[in-house]
Amino acid sequence: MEIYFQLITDADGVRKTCRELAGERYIGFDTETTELDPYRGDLRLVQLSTGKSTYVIDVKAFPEPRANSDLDQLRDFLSDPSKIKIAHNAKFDAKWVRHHLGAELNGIFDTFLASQLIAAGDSERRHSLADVAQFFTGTELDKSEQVSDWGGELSQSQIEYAAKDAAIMVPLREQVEERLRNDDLMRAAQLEFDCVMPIAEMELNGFYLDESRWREQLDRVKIEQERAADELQDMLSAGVAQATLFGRAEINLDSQQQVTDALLNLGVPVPETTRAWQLQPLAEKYPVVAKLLEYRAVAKSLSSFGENILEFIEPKTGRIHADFRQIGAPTGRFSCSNPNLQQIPHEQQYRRCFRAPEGRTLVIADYSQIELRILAEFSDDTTFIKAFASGQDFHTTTASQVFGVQPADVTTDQRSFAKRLNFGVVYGIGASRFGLMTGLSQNDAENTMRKYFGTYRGLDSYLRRSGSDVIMKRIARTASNRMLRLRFDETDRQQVSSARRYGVNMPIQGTSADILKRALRILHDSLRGTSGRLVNIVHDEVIVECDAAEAQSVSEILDRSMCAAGKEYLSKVPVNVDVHIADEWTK
DNA sequence: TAGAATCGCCAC
DNA sequence: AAACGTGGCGATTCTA
Repeated sequence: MEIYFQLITDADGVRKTCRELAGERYIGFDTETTELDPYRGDLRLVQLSTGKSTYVIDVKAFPEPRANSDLDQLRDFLSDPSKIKIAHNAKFDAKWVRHHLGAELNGIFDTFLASQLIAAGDSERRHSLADVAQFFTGTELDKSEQVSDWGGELSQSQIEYAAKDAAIMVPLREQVEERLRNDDLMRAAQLEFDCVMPIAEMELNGFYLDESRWREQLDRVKIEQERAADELQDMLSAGVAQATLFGRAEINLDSQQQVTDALLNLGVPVPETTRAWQLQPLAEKYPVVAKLLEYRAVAKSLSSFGENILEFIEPKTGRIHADFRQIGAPTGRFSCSNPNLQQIPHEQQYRRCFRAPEGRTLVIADYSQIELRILAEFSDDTTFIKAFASGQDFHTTTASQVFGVQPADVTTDQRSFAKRLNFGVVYGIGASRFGLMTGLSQNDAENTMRKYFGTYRGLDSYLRRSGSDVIMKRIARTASNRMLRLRFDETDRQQVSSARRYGVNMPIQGTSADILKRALRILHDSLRGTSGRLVNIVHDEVIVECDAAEAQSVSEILDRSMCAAGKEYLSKVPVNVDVHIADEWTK
């Protein structure tokens, strides 16, 4: 493909570029940077393309780009939502442009996110620009310059490569959008595109972690770990000590194999796996098993939540800038890595290390029972909906309805059964699993579940209908119409039932993700002009950091934004958000 | 021996 | 495949 491009190095060039682009609605957009992390390197090139003409702006030619007025028109162009910037993984470019040019990126069409939506959970499909271009337009892309040095003198081939990447976005968008329309995915796509900037901002903001608090916590766990390891070592080697005649035989406590052997030597009837849930029942009878579980817990804390996380603190900001994948799961949920801020242990001693720096505070908001409310909405079950409308404790209300007693007379056990069923039903729990986790016999478990579904007849029929629907159509969709294609062999009963549970769960989990994503966009717009900064999200929880003096108004903004998003998707059930202000990340 | 696969466990 | 869904991650174990 021959393309026309020019290198822009002065104010005149920027003006000319913006004038040329003024009449266009869709513009291919890409950046080249010297590093992958915007805090580590420089933004070198900004490429904009009509498809026919491509403008390669050499940012290095503009001293102090953030403050350089020669780039004002470029900033205006980038933040203009009516000019659609087509980019592949726009979050990346948005971060660089935000940090190095001071421009918000609005009006995004992201071929990376679109490709994932269209793939609908097909894990075989890849989503690099080269793969996506190949898949949708059949063009081969040479990405060999991608990793070249963008810091020094640029070669003609580098500039041409940069131009090409922006130019191909224009025809690519046409193909991708056609597929989005065919699959009825435009609403989901818009939802995703609108969420890119909030997430880019969040990653730039980072989450403050108090290093000394974390180290103190670490030291405490280290001592516990050593003690537990020592005691466990003693107990395990008791069975083999006489055989070796050399006191204690050292066992690798982290090796399932060695631990299993040692347990067998001690006469412990080891189950098929040594996972906690299997070992738990044995803990009471065998102290060594209890000790093993204790050791595992602290060892896990030390390895997963130890020193390593401190290495993620960016020296320039003193904060953790994790990577959020917007479509981390095929359901639409986010995933997070480097580090995963969505799996920090719930215990106070860990959470309290994530706090607001001096003068700032955290506003923490989470949707109350959002997945169950979605299920209530989908099922249209009047009794289930009524349980929410009452405004009382949901599990207690459920228990009172299922067991036919007054809410005040609900026993602890009854509430616990109701709670576990409420959660389990979202995942498609069966009687055997329910019995296992409640300690109920198979028979009692079945009876309790019968009672539950007898009370919520609408819920029962929705789940059955939804299940047979996904098996028949092999497709599941969320409220935004996000799509998942189910792949299973219909002659394999286990595959079918697995696909059924997956397909029934996906619209619930995925609609929850839809609502969160919508909330993030509304929040992003509502927080403009305030000191509020998004710092973390955990599926149904949103954490904003703001000036302490502004906490009250920011908490109201957060509440309003999240409720508004919920109401866009749920009409029969009230949406409730719990908001609180705290200096630390605590419940 | 490096990378893949597996186990086990943290979050929602 | 714990007959309960989604992820990431660390340590061990397997494999080319």
